[in-house]
Amino acid sequence: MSEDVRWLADEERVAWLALADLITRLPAVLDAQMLRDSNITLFDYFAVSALSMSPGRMLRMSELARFTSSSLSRLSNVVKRLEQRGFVRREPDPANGRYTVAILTDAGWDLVVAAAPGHVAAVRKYVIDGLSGDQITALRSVASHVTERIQASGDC
Amino acid sequence: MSEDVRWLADEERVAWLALADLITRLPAVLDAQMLRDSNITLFDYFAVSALSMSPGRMLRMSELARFTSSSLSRLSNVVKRLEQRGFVRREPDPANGRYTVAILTDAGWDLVVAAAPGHVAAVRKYVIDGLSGDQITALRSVASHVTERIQASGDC
DNA sequence: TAAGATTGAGACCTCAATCTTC
DNA sequence: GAAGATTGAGGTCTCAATCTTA
Repeated sequence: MSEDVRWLADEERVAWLALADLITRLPAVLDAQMLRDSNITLFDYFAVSALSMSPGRMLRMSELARFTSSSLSRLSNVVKRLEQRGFVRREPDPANGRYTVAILTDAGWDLVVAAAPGHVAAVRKYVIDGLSGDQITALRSVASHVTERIQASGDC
Repeated sequence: MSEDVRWLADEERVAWLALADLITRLPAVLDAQMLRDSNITLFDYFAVSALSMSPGRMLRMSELARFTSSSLSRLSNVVKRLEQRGFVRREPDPANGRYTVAILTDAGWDLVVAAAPGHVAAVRKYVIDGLSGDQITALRSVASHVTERIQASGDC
């Protein structure tokens, strides 16, 4: 409870408030689009999309958890629901029974193919198409710096 | 289901992936810090913080919902819990009985005062202190553009 | 009737505890 | 024992329905 807090300077505070607004609203609108148009959450989409781009359209649960920056517990619940809906199936890894492999079904592939255009359009609409080339470069740089600092902190 | 989708170019895709990673992980680490150190969620903090900066340390529920970019339904649940814990109280607006005014209590004020330094330190650690002055300027610009496009879309 | 606010049901997430395989 | 994965309980969010006041 020390008094020597380094408060944010004006430019810093304005930038942070803008980012705080972004991180509360951007996920909400992208999630709403996905839910409305494809009846899956944005997180579901990230998961099946990651599977669709993997060799054999499959990943170990623990790998998929890293790709989606989620806990194994959350992912397990999500994949269970996706499996109940026929988009994914799970099998023990033949190479090592401790692992579970999540495999995208044909229906899951069709889901990704159907959902991708709307998702990309939303990303363009809310983010990309409003930015100059320089701003896109700056965005990549800033976002990477932030995620690297989160990574480095170990507070994953 | 038209085929004329404008997919993302390489630079655009990389920038978007970095931002997607940020919006999934930054809220998580900031929320974890607040929960660990002050036993409230990040959203709770945004709410009591907004009250603390308002004239009379009070706001109508509908105004507080706009400040926090939340639904009135969510806010109602959050404020109910904050009220049960003694940080906020609610009264009908004397000027117009349709409104409910959320008022920060002394305990709520103390909560904000105690929680603020840790929150600012986390924002510095994960975001601000890793960026140059130019990057902070670019961040403000990019984030503002995105939130303005969300606002303009009406898909709040 | 409409705006502001609340409530209830169902889905989801988090955390801790548990199970399984190596 | 340790890593990967799942489960159960408790808390939270969303959506729709409801209540209240103007």
